[in-house]
Amino acid sequence: MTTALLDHADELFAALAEPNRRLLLQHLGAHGVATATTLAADLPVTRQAVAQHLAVLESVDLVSSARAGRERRYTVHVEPLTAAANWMNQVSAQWDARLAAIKALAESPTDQPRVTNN
Amino acid sequence: MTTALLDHADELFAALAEPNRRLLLQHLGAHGVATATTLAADLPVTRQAVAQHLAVLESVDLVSSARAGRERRYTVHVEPLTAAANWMNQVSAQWDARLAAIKALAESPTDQPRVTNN
DNA sequence: GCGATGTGCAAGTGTCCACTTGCACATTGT
DNA sequence: ACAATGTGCAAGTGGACACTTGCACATCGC
Repeated sequence: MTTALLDHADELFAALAEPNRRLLLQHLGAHGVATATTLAADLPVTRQAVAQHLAVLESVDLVSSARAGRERRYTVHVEPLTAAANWMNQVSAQWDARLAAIKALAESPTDQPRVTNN
Repeated sequence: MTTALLDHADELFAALAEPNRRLLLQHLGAHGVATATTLAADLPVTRQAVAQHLAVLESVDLVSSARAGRERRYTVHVEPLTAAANWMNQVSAQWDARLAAIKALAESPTDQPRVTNN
């Protein structure tokens, strides 16, 4: 249970790596619900590009969509974001524990001085 | 001050998108300090690939390096991770606020029913 | 029905990225 | 000095990605 906090971490972070996709997430978070055409008005790219970005975001469950008449409405999901945040906290915790161990050894130098290997 | 929590968000998330790079971060978090050659032993790629990955991680301040004799030792930095987590929390908060607003309007339907636009 | 608007599918293009291979340079120990 | 080990630079290759363009289909209002 150490590594598998995120099952699709690759695609999730790759999805977040795109600036336009992060913009889409922010716009969706602010508007609540929006369509591809509406969102494309606020971005310097084609509606098709926005649609493809939204498809990527949906493939990693960052958004979900539903048709309403002739338009498709998108919505944000926050669970993947919290999962990613959890992974980061895990790495940070590991590193903090290492730092604490090094500090503890430095203050009581009666033990082994080597910490770099295990 | 809404968007600029992360100055190099693109490169940061792109760096985290690579599975081998996340593995390197975890190994570094667990070992505390390690060299490219040592880390390459635990990964199915060349030492050069690991070195390039470490260079990417260092370019976004996820790790830092220092020469010690003929070897170069790498260390994790956690600040970028917390910055990224902050960005995620911001988007989540936006979305939660929208949800709360929708709920509030649904429970007191005397006001305007439209929430999607602003 | 008919035009307008919104969407979906598909192919094409330029660019970036992960990884490898090959070699030269620096440092350590005998 | 010499061999071993660790590092750094550079070029090449296959594949993925962002974005566009073009067109066909569905839905709304008249």
